[in-house]
Amino acid sequence: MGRAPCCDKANVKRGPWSPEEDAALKGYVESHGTGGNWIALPKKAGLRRCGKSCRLRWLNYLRPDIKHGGFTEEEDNIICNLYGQMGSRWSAIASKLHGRTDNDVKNHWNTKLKKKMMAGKVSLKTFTENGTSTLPSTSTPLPTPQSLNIQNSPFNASPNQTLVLPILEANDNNAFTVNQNSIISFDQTNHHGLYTPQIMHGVSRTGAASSRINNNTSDNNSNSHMVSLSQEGSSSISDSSSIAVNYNKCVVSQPQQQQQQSDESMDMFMDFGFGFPYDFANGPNCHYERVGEIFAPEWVDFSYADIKPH
DNA sequence: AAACGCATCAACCGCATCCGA
DNA sequence: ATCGGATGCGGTTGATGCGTT
Repeated sequence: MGRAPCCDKANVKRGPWSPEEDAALKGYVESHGTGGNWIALPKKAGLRRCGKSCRLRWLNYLRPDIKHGGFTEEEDNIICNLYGQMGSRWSAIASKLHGRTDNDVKNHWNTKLKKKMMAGKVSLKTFTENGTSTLPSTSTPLPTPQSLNIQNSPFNASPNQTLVLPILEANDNNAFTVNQNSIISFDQTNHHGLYTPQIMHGVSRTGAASSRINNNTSDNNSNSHMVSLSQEGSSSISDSSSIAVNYNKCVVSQPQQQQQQSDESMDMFMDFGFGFPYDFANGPNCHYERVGEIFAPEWVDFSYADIKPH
């Protein structure tokens, strides 16, 4: 037995709202409020509509200060930035934009921004290049990240070497964590086929250290990488939400305790939240730069990688 | 002018979460 | 602590309009 319907579907009107219905709902809510009960509201307002439909109509169209269409570039950037940080939490994103509804933001993303992003016309920035973060700081001190030494050229891959990347990751509380085993997204701003990595979501392997850090510290700031996604040849990309990457071509040394884990697969699973999948099964080359006490990926070369839809 | 395809967006659906009894 | 109704939310659908052929 299924869930009881929220209203008698046989006796409620569906489909587009007429101006008369809009006026009735608007007039009732403006003079009486919602009464904290949308289910009972349509009857009181003289409407043959489901309460959920009334709520949606009010929230998305009739309530005051609603803006429709005509998203500004600034709004586009805010949406893209927040999407990069929190994914498809449309109501949370809409709450940061005055007069915009979750439905509007969602539609705008799905019809315009996603395509703009794919075409490389919009950037995702979770951190600015000068190190300031768009996220609030925490007072938790920054633990010393694990030092890494690059022993060989990044292109002299050794299958016995394990990639360990201390990477900043924002959590739900807008605090940061150092995740020792995560990789991020990529930027194609400067080089064809070369991507600047930036951690968005990562999957920690067994035993991965994770600590909260203070994003105001200088080391942390210097670890901040711009995230932007610019993908040429997007015709080979279709909808999905994850990426598999094999990093066994990357060359970075590791501390002893991490060596013991090195028989584990180096495949990492990344959720970019952009809704399209890349299968980098062949593995990228990557280059690291020293940033304070840690090495961070500077760019990753996917130019030869096998990119295909799932 | 008609047919077709695509883009847009309002509205719906069902699940998750909240909250009061 | 549990249950059930109300609400919130994100994914999806379908009507409509517009551009192209």
